[in-house]
Amino acid sequence: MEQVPLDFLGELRRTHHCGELRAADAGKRAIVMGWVHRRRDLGGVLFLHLRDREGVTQIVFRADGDPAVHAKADMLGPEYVIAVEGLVDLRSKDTINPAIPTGGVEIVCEKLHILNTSKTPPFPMDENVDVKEDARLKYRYVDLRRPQMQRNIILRSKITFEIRKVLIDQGFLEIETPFLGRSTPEGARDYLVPSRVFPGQFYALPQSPQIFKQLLMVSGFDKYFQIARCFRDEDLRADRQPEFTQIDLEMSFPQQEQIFEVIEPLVVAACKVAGYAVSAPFPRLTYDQAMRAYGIDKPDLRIPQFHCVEDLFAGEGLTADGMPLVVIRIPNVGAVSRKERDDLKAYGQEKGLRVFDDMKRLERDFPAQMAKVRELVSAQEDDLLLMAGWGGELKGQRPDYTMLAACGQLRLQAAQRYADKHKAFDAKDFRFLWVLDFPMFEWDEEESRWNAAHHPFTSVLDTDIDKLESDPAHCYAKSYDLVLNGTELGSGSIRIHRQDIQSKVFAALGLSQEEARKKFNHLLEGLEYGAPPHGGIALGLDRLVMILAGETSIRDVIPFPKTAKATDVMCEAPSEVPDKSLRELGLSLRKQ
RNA sequence: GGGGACGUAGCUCAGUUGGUUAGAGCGCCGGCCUGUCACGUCGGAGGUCGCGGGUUCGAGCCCCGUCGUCCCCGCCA
Repeated sequence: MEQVPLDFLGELRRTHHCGELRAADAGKRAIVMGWVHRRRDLGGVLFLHLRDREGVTQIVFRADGDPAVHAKADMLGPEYVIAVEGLVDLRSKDTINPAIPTGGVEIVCEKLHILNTSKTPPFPMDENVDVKEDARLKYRYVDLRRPQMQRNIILRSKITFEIRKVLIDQGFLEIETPFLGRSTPEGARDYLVPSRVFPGQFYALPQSPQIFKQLLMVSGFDKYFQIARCFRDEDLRADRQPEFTQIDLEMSFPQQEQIFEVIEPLVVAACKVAGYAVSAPFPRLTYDQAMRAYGIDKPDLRIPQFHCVEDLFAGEGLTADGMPLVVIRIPNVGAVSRKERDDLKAYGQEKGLRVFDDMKRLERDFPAQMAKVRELVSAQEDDLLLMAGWGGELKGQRPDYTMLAACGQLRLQAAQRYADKHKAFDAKDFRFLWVLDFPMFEWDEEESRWNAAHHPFTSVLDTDIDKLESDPAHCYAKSYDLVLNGTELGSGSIRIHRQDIQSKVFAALGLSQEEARKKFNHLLEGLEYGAPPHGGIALGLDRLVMILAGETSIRDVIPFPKTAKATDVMCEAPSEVPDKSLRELGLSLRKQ
């Protein structure tokens, strides 16, 4: 690279950004600064597109201009950082560029300041090249300059701001809670931080601010929120990062309905920022309804529900006694080959289902029932119909849910397989949904005991309190998930604020008072000092922005994300540390 | 922990049955060009085929191992 003389910024001030100038500005003097986006050197005349966050403006170096300036412009390379002083000039009619908002004007360069050079970028700035993710992440600061990431990160900022506005307007206080806390035994693996002052002891990074926000309710702050970073040391997915951001909130004296009344306008506002109109209130389904209609607790409403039709076929032995018989309809699939039906049947069988793929035979054997089935699911000519019942032994504490879940997977599998045909997965069709009244407990096969499905501080439905010990399998909780297009956006609950009910729940979990104290002492003590009824919710900000940005990975809405192995390929973290650091912490490494 | 896909020039990719000197487009460098806007045009440079081992007369291609990236299951109260 030849030596390029660099200029100081000095007192030079920007007058306009690169997306700003219009025909009405013609004749003004302007100073713009940014990156050399593209260079078109026609010999005598040279054009630049200068780019900043706001857009692109054309700079022209004319043949009759200052030869020294022209010579300097000859030295410019891609992504050089420059400042340009000149006169805003109207473009002649035949040279207007309708593709960019500033296309009616250009700046005739009088003074060129080269503020910095740049190596040739490792990949193009254009959006139309799908660069592989390793390269993007290694040079993330360059990748973030590209239009896709600029759009996404800016959208994220706007959404975050809007959320703050909505919550502050509703009387919420933004309060921070610690990153360095106590390791909790339940839930995901903690990220641990060794203590220097107490060798052998560790802080844990929060998996969520759950306990702190409940304590803030005990403290009388009434309405709390936080855009909170959370950490979980579990394996990653396209929608899961080891550190992620929650919109976390908690209210005192709420009904479940009040939480919805806070969240719905918040989500509607976020959608509006992204340019989408969504109307509230959102539909609601209980967990039980969701399972019986979709076989999943986060149904994608863009695909039709299935129907339980065991009543129509009573006594025909199509499914185990008392178990559902499900009809799945996928619209607009058209003709389905024998092999395709076999594939779906095999998929169902893997999940324990007996799939009745031969619909013609069912029509022949059960004409009256099948007519009713068609009517019930509003089957059209081109629709794919599948019927399934349980094909194996009854397993678990809630075999009906196990079977419905398998049908739910079959429904999704079929929908995904024919997604191109039915075109139901429109990324801009936002179907929000509340799912309510989750089961209180989940059976842990390995440990042979009940676990809290949400967390152990979740209230049980008032009507189920007496069943806590006698019938935990049928206890439902005052908990709720916000679901969008098959993605769980957030979940929350009305918490337990009374010691007597908390004891019953611990008992149902097989936890003695002493054990409970050991695990959650500060919360339990806090609840004894005048805890108001309270409840809240946490929404995944990354997932919300991801969907609104039309992305399929949250990495594309996080500036500096981790890879699937939880590494940062840009700064090469995690890394080894000097022995001195380990000694200070009282740590030594075990040979593998 | 398990399953799958991928790894060739700076980027995106092609590379036939294992065969001689590994290609293309974009980008980059140099020349020419006074209205381009994904400028055009002529020329040029650029390769540890992820890494290690094996089979073979011969490996980008086959085999074994390993590393990395992505997707899914488990996991994520």
